[in-house]
Amino acid sequence: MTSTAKVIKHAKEHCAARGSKLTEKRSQVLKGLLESKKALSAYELIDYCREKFDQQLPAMSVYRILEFLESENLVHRLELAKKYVACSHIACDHMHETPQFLICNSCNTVEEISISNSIIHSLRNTISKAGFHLASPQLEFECYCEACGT
Amino acid sequence: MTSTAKVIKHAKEHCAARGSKLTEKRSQVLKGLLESKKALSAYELIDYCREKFDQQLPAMSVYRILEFLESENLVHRLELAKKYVACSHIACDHMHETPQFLICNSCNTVEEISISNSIIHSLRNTISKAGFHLASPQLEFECYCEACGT
DNA sequence: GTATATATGATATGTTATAACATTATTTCA
DNA sequence: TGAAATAATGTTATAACATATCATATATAC
Repeated sequence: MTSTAKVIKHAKEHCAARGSKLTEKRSQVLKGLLESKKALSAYELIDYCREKFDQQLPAMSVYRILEFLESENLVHRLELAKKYVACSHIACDHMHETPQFLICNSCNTVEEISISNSIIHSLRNTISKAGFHLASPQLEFECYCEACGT
Repeated sequence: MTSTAKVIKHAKEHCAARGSKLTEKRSQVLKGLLESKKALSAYELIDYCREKFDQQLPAMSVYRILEFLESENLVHRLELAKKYVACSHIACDHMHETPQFLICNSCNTVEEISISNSIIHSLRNTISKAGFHLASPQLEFECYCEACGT
């Protein structure tokens, strides 16, 4: 059983436990994200499903499916890159913290990291001094990865 | 002389000193950003110029003008919100640090803040441990302002 | 096995952004 | 001054990301 297949199986159980279903198309979209190992846009996922599964998904469906996968915590939406990534903890059983993302500007590789509480805390303090508060604890940083350099 | 007019005058001198020109249309776009006191999209600026100056600017021109204003450090482009704001330091003479932005998700009010070096430094460290480095020192945070609450 | 709910399809349109090429305005300097 | 060069703006087309609305198909409950 491939690693992707294992994750899909796990995700299916996860959904079942929550009373929802990982349908064929939903799992195809999820596979696209798992196998690409980088952030993909909705339209890139359409291409993926067409090429890989000979399945012509309308944009609307892909957006709905992504919304579903996000609501199940299987996928994260990257606001900054306008792309989507599989949660790197799907296969873990432990509940994971709010993720932070490093997104390579050049190749869209995404690294899901965890920033120490003390940094997050100081950041929150600074922000609240200005009269604002973070909309989401999920932070995203535009970066370059090692391979892409500057 | 209104506060906006003062800033425009200052911006004009700033451009002159650098060998560029703040033309009529460029200053209209800048005025839009100064007067709205919040982040505006290129298309919102088109509307602003149409209503305020009875000037029908094509999208392409506005994008070019924004690019120009950004190259003169008069305007910042917010990647996250896909909007633009006037630099809050146009009128200052001092060189300012790299800005960080707090953007209200609801009303698009923008606060330009400065995050302490120690926080930035720890953040950079965390990021570089993951094999990435920040594409730009300009950080943007999706927030809610006091008025908008959650 | 019909009713209900869930999932997906189809069509249209909105929003942000850029490419490529054309035209107009301004500056330069022989 | 006036032709050449440069800078600014206009025009058109199109790409990429996203959502609203209404229609249809599929699964599930009772």
